[in-house]
Amino acid sequence: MNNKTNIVILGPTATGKTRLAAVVASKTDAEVISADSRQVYRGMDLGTGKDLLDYEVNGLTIPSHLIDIADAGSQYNIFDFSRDFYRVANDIIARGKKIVVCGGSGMYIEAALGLYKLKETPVDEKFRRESEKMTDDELTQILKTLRPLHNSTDTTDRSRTMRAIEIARAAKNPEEESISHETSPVRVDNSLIFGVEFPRAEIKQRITERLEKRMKNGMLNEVDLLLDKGIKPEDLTYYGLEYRFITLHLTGKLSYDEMFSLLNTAIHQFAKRQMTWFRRMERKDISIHWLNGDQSPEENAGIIERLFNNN
RNA sequence: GGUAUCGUAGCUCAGUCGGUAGAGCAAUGGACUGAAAAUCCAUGUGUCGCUGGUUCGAUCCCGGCCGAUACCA
Repeated sequence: MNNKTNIVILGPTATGKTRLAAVVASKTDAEVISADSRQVYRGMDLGTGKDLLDYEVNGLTIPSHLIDIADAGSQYNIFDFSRDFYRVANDIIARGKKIVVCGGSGMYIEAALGLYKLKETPVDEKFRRESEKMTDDELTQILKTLRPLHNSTDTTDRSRTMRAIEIARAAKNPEEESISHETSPVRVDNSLIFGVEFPRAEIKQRITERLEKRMKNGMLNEVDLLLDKGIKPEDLTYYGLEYRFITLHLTGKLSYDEMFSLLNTAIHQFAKRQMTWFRRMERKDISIHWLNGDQSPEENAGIIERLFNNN
């Protein structure tokens, strides 16, 4: 009885996850931890879909975590997220509250569930010095001996290749402690996992409508502000679809209409990749209770609350 | 109204000196452990505008019709 003490809400973009999570949290005496790789950045609000008003339920603001915790321009990653997530989750538990994890970054959700072993890996100065005279090819060969290459981002950027080597070497060293599922307060076995579902065509329509709304609400302006702050256009393209395409428009590489339609398509494709990830989780025997997105957040929150209290 | 060009995949277009067709994009499925809204892999798709004719055989050649565009009136 009551062996599930945490709730996870996932789903593709534009399905109303945030509002649902907030309503669920208000009914279960919980706080929300965001598992969103983009909403961690300050100053990136419209483009990452930070709907802060969604956290207000019945006049109260539901506490939310891991939003606005990094500077735009800095680089946050899966290790940072694991570390921060465990800290915040343990803190919430210590205060006697429940946890609602909410997000669309499949990899971050799996990290939150403690499915990865990620180890604190300092920069290896000695290796950095030695590698100065190595060619890119030699570095790639070293990485290959340590682990299979995931994709071209491993090797197209020399500094990333070096970092990947350091991490792969550290991972092979069993002595050092790692952040792993042993230390994760939120796990598959103690969580109820829900997904918000819409037919694909409906998700696309929602994405397009939301994009129109965001453009009207000043998203060009938001990107302009970031550029004004001195973030380089080529860096800004790494911070998500909106930033990538709008920067291309603001720097004159795309007309407004081209930008809109390319961006719209890119978000559609992103939603598809998110669904692929969630199906993969299910294939790995992680059970996801799918909720009909057409139902109101209150209705779906009721379903979640009932399952949560009766498990 | 006349002349010219065009009409091929969801879109933009290529092509077949006559033997029923192919690229890019889109779409769909998949992979994924330190940039993950990243990155990468795989897979279709068609009354070749309609209708007659020539031909063993027409998407391709010829006629007519319809539609689009440009120019001329």
